[in-house]
Amino acid sequence: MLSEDSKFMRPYNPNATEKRIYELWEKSGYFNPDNLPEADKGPFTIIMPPPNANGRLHAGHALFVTLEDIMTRYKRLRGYKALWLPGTDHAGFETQVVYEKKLEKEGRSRFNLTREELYSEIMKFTLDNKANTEADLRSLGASCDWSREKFTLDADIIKTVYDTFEQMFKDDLIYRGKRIVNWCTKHQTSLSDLETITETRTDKLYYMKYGPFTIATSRPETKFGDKYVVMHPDDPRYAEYKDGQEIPVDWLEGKITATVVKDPIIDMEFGTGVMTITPWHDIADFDIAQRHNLIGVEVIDKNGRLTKAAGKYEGLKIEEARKQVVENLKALGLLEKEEDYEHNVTTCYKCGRILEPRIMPQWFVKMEPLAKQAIEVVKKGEIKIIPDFQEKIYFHWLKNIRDWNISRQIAWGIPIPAKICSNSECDYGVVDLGDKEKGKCPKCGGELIKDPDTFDTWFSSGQWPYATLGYPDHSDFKNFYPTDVMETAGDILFFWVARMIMLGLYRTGKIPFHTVYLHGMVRAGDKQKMSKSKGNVISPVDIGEKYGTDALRMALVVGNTPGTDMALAEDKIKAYKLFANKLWNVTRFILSNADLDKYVKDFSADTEQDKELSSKRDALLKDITIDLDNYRFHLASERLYHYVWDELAANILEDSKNIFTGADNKAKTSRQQFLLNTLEKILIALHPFIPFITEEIWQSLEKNSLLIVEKWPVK
RNA sequence: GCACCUUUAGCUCAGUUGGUUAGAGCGUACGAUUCACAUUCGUAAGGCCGCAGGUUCGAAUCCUGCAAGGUGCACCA
Repeated sequence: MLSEDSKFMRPYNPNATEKRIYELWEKSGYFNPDNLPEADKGPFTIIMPPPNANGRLHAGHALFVTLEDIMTRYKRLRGYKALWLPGTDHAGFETQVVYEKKLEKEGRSRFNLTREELYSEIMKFTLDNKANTEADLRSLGASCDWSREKFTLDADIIKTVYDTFEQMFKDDLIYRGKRIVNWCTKHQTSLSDLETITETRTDKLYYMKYGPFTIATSRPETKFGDKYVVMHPDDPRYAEYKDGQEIPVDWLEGKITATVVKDPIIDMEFGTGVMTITPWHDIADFDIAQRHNLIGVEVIDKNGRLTKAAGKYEGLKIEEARKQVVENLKALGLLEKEEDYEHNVTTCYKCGRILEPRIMPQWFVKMEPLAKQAIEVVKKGEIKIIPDFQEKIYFHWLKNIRDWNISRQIAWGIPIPAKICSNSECDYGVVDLGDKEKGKCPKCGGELIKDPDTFDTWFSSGQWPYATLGYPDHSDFKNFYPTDVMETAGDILFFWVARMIMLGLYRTGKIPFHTVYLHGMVRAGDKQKMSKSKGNVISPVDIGEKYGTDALRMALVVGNTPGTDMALAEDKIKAYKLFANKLWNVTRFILSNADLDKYVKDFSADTEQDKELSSKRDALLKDITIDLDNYRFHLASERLYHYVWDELAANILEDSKNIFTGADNKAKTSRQQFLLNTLEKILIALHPFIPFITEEIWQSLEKNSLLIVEKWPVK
């Protein structure tokens, strides 16, 4: 029944198997839904969140690959035209930061390179990594359609992004405005509100004499351009001062004139109830200045040094300037007191430096009208977010959304197709796809120049679902859009998912997907964040080689509920390697005791006992199907695990030994058929989770078919 | 400050709409094993299901409050 040289006489060897099996699938063409002729249940589409092509895949990637592959394989087995469209992301700022670190290590600096040189170096770097990413995806078993693979810098993607930009400009949803933005002095670019981290710090609060007032500030070094004192209109302490009144003040640089501004935003309880404002360098102050049409002065430049406005402090770095200013205030008798206080500072999410807010003309997306629609579709249930508590977070963010700065002053990205005024004080800008806009700025008469900036990478990836499918004319767009599931990390709900919904609705008039499945973070076994410096990183490719990719996939999915972080310990992976081993030996036992040549496909049990076992098994398969339809992968996988181990191996096989050594031939035949039948059905059900070993076993059962396109055992 | 999440065995977590004695993996202890198993099998110990109320015939599950840990958002100088 099973010859001595059968592969089942040796332990399962994933390394010798996986690559061969993947090639078998890829050669079959079944990753491409166009080659699934018998699929009669319509399309099922997942657009892959494109990994950043700036390094190897990490454990988090392995999780998304596993989940999306499970969904795709399941739907394929169920008879859908399953499309999983892969891609990679140039990842603008992210990649530029990675590359700058690399340059630093080599003792070079991006500021010694021209933009063009930098761009082409990063392009080479990205393309190399893109090839690595593709190889890693294959090794994880991703059954995605490589013939439709996209890169965020493909010409057709850029074309779509440009068309959207132009359309939004025409529709007054994109404008160029001189507004305060988050500026990173290290990376020399502005950042969106999402690309910042607020940190609580304890700093000094300085109380200073300012004419008849005492003002409190944590940033005395910015108090140069300020010629305004702001107080609450209802504050009785300052009732004698009228809005707009001019008051002489002795200050650092001598006598100045300050203007009184009354604004209800002022908290009468804080400090002295009076403050000066720095519209150029503080977001709150900027808002006040806008309301009252006040003029702001730039005090800190792009490199974080004081400007000419600071007089003798010009050129000093912020920290040093603060020290000197405080000393001089003391000397002049203007410093009343200082005290510790806790406040929040906004830092760059990449380098942790304090971001210096500054006013710059940039391109902004008007978010309110887009956000409204995006809230609506989720409220109405047209888009369902799993887990559902994430919907609350989604609503909360969208309700309080601010306009989105999409200009980045970095080389690596999609150039913004626009002409702007060369005068940095002027905020004129016009979209210009065909290089038609020439001559003078209609606003100030300055020269029109090409905008040197690039798009925030999320502006392009926010269009990923319809851009990858060839909106508006390609047949793929017509066949596969709206897509079905967007499976991605919970922490990019705002960065990406919300923007895809907004931009998808705007551009196509339809939702981009009907289900959002958000997974949590993969942490190290001790719950710590995985990081290179801690040395606790589990590399999916390495671990796959050690224990088998199937074991890794199982470890990632069992017990891992959506939206919750998981701890991935090596022991857990090891446990599922043993599971693969168990399945292998179950097969070995069955094939040693039942003759494959006598197997009848549509077998029905002949003994009461086997009938009962069959119905128990079928009930399990039914449950699994319901779990899968409801995205409960953690339960489906665990149920299968226990069926194979505790029911099939521990009970049924043990019991079969008695039957096979006994004299009841009818029972023997029935059991043999039952076992072969069960093995086949369980292999199909397990295939989405552990595709390699199941296909490898299948190849020994069914010579002329591929498990990947078998028929799901439940109707 | 506002919002959200988490709290169940030594560790990491399940527990699908409330329904018998609360489960898994790993770990621990003891035993067995030339039997499909680069092992496996058996047995055992271990839980006021964060705390306090409430709803219910019945609560780990629903409601209220509290506590601890975590995350997100926010213009208090």
